[in-house]
Amino acid sequence: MPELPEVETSRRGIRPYVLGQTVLEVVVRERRLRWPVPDGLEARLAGEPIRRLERRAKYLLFGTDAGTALVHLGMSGSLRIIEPDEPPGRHDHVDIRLGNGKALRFRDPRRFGSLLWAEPGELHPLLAKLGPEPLADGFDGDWLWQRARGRRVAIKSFIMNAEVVVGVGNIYASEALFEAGIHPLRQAQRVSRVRMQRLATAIRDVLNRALAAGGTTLRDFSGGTGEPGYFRQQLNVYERAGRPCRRCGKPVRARVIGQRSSYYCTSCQA
DNA sequence: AAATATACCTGACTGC
DNA sequence: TGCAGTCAGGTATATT
Repeated sequence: MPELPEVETSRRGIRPYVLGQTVLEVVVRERRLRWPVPDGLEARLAGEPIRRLERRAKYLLFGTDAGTALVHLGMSGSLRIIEPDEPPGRHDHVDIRLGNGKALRFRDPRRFGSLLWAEPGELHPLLAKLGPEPLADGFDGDWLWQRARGRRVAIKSFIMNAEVVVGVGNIYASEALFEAGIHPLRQAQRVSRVRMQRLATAIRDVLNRALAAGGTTLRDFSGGTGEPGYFRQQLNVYERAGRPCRRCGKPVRARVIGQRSSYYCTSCQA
């Protein structure tokens, strides 16, 4: 499922085909995504050169002079560069035909993704309250520690909260906590400053390593030109319930925290 | 204010 | 083999 490394991998994969290209046509076959695709988006985007392709949290931002198209992949979404005559499958909801003869195709079987629009100079409401990028300046253990004052939520739920830090989804939350040696159920306010620093470092390290591997392919993720991500082989706890901890050998434990499946080692994480 | 539940959706899997 | 039921997951929003 697309978390930050997968979204960034998609961005890097499609960037050479998309940047600077003029949008010839936008075809929306299914408007019922997480939110309805706004009426008129096709007309706004058509004819515009794509001047920027950026990522904020797990949103991809296609910047034009007429405004910005926002794409979120939800949990089953993917973007691919295709030949425009490739017949669309059942879940291929949007095609963006480009001046170079290619097309960008958005597929999303579960339709938790979205395609939205922001006017020039407008910060889309969905981006307004987002916390810092974990791989940029402004994110560190002190930030986490400050934000955790008075918070009794499980530390795992806390770092998955996009107002605290963006891009940390279910897989990397478990992995980062394992790496930092912190029990996922520990109350956020009870994680010491020093351990928050370890956690911030672990989050950055895990995301960077996943990025280097092209993301994690659990089921069907691919990075824009079709190749899967290889980080799955490096997962220490995620989806490894009952199998030996790679560090101490004790069976990895699974349980639900905040309605999300969670994995950890009871002896390496306290 | 914080914590928890709910909604959206369908492919993949489980159990009968 | 088929079918019904369950689960997964990102995240905004409603409810407690």
